[in-house]
Amino acid sequence: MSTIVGYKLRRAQLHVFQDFIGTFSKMKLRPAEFSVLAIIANTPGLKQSEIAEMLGIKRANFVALMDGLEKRGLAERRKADTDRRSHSLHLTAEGERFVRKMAAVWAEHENRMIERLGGARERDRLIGLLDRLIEPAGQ
Amino acid sequence: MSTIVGYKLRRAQLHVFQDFIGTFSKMKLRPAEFSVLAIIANTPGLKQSEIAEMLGIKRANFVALMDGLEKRGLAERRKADTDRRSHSLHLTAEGERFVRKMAAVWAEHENRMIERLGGARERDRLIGLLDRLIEPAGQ
DNA sequence: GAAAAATGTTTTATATCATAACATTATTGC
DNA sequence: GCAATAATGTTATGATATAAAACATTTTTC
Repeated sequence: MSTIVGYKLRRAQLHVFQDFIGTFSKMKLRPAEFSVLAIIANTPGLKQSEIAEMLGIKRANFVALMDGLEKRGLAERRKADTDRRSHSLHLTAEGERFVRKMAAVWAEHENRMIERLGGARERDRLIGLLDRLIEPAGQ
Repeated sequence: MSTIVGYKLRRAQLHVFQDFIGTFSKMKLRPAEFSVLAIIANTPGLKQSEIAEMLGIKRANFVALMDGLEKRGLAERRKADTDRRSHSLHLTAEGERFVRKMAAVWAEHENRMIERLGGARERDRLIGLLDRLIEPAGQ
């Protein structure tokens, strides 16, 4: 029905997000917060606007999200001394522990998705096809 | 990055929807409205709540959407005499013409997506994989 | 016929997303 | 060096999407 590719994409995405949200409800973590923590853990020191742009979040809307992570003691803003306008983002010690737990819980979710797809090969094929749709704006 | 399957799905879906929205901006038609018109055209006479449920729209939110289509003279509510609580939905004559135009414009969009994917075979493979993710709630 | 359920509707709350304006700091052009 | 411009984070605001609760009307159930 409907836009076929577009419609199926939307339905599948909603299903997967629903599973994701359910999986992380116990950790009180939403998808956007998950992504931000994952990026900070992977490449600490990035500026707010850099991370916001990576994720397609407007920097205005990033402020409240980061406020939340800071208030929970998971991440922190540090004044970058090379550019005192910007804040470089880092995990706290508690944030590091949280991210390790997060990765374990995430694997749970991802394995469920792979199982639904029928295996890792199918997952890879799906990722490949999705990349072709995204491609115009880079990987 | 991020949830891999979930994150890529979301990005791809946003890209495709962006193209869809751009394609239909000239017709002042949003994805949800498109889907509703497509369903009414395909199976006229369904009740509001039936169509709403098909599309995963809460029937409360369906009201304003249908109001808009009615105000534009594209679709109409008819009192079903078998059940006078419900409204069965139909296209107007203008709605029929509009849907024909809509289908042509949609093909434009869909062909662009198929081209990005690398052909109809890849499109079919993608649909097949997405169906596996949706499966739990039926096709 | 009374109790319960279905249907459409209104109202309200919440979350998401985009835009504009602003203060502070860096950069650029002269 | 200084003025104009741009970048960064922030606040405020509006638009849109989504969900939930309450209600009137009608149908179904027992």
